[in-house]
Amino acid sequence: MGRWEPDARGRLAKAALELYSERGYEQTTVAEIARRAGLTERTFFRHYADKREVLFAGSGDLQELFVRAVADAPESAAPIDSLAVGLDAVSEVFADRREYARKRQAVIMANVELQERELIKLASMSAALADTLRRRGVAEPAASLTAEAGVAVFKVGFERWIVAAEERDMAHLMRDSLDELKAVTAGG
Amino acid sequence: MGRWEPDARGRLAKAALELYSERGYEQTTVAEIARRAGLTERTFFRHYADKREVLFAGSGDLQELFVRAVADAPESAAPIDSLAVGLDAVSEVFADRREYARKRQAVIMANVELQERELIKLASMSAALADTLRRRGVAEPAASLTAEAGVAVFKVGFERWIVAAEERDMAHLMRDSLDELKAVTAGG
DNA sequence: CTGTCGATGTCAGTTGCTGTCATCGAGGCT
DNA sequence: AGCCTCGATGACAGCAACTGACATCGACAG
Repeated sequence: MGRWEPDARGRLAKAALELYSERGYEQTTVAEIARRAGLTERTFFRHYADKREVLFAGSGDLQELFVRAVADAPESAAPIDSLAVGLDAVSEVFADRREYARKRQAVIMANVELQERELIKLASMSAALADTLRRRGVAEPAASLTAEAGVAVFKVGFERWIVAAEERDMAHLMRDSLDELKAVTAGG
Repeated sequence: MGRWEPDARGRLAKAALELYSERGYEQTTVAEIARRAGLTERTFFRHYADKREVLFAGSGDLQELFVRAVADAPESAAPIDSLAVGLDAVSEVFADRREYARKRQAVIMANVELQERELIKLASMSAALADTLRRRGVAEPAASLTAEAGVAVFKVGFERWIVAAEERDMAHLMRDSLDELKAVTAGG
C-alpha cells in the first residue's frame, strides 16, 4: 500500500473520458479531471503532456504491435502482404474493446483538436511502418507509400468497425478494405 | 486609401513566417507577430483563428482546386485516374512557389503542433475528395480509400519535390509516386 | 453634416501549461 | 528504533494563447 490510492494515471484517464463524454472536451477543465481523480492539476500534467494526450495513452503500444507484426512477417511476403499481417495483429487486440473504442471515438469525433492528435498518432505509425519496410528491403518511395496505404486501410477499416453490427469482425473489415484499395488502385 | 495600411492579413502572414523561421514557432509570441505587422495581438486573432492557422491560409484554395479538377475529370476516367487529374492541377500552382514552399515546410517540420494542423488540412482534403468521388458514382468504402490514397500520393510527392533539384517538376514526381503506389498495391 | 459601419485598439479575464520548492510516507540502512 | 533517501504529490507563482465587451476612428452614403 502506497501513500496514495494506486494507479493515478488510470484514474486520470478514466475521469477524463467520462468528463469529455458528459460535457464535451472543451467544456472540461484539467482541474476538473484532476479533482474527479482525487488529484491536482499539476499532477495531471506530470502524467500526461497535455489535455489531449490523456486519450492516447495506448497508441504507443498499438504502434509497437503493428510494427512488430510487420517486421515478423515472412520474408517472402510482399510489402503489402506484410502490412496485412500487421492489420490482423492489430485487429485482435480491439476485439474485446469495442464499447470503449466507440465511446472514445465519439469524443474524438466531436472535437477538432482531438482529431489533430489522432492524425499525428497515425502519422507516427505510418513513419514507423515505413521504417520497418525499409529494413525489410523496400526502397523509397515505395516504403512510405505502402505505409501510408496501410494506415489508410486501418483508418477506413476502423471507422467501418466502429459503426458495424456486433457480429462484424474487425479483421474481416480490414481485409475487405485492403482488397478494395487494391481494386481501386488497379484502375478499377 | 483606407484608414490603415492595406492587407493586414498578408502582413501578419509574412511577419509570422519570418519570425517562425528566425527563432522558431514556440519561441515566437503572437504579440511579436502583431507588432512586426504594425498591429495588436487582438487583431491577429480577428484574422486567424489561432497561432498555427496563419501558416495555412491558402489550404482552402488548394483543396478547392484539387476537388474541382477531380470533379471535372472526364466521366469515363476511373476513380484513380480522376485523382491523377487533380494532382496535375495542384502541381501547376506550386510551380513558381518552390522557395516559399520550402521555407514554410521547414518551419512546419520543426514543430509538432504545426504538423498536426497540416495533417488535419490534408484530412479535410481527403474528406472533400471522397465526397467528390461519391458524386461521381463511386461507392463506399472505395471512395474514401481512393481519396486517402490520393492524399498519400500528394504527401509523398510533395516531400520529394521539396528536396528535389530545381529541374525536377512536381507533376512528374506526383505521377511517379502514383505509379509506385499502383505497383506496390498490385502485390509488388 | 450626420449617422452608419467595418476595422482596429484596449482591457480584463479564463485556461492550458511550466518551473520551483515544499511535503509526505515507504523502505532501506545502521 | 532512528535516520536517510527517494519518488510521487501538493502549493504557488507566472507566462502565453485565446475570448468577450466596449471604445475609437475614419470612410462613405444619404
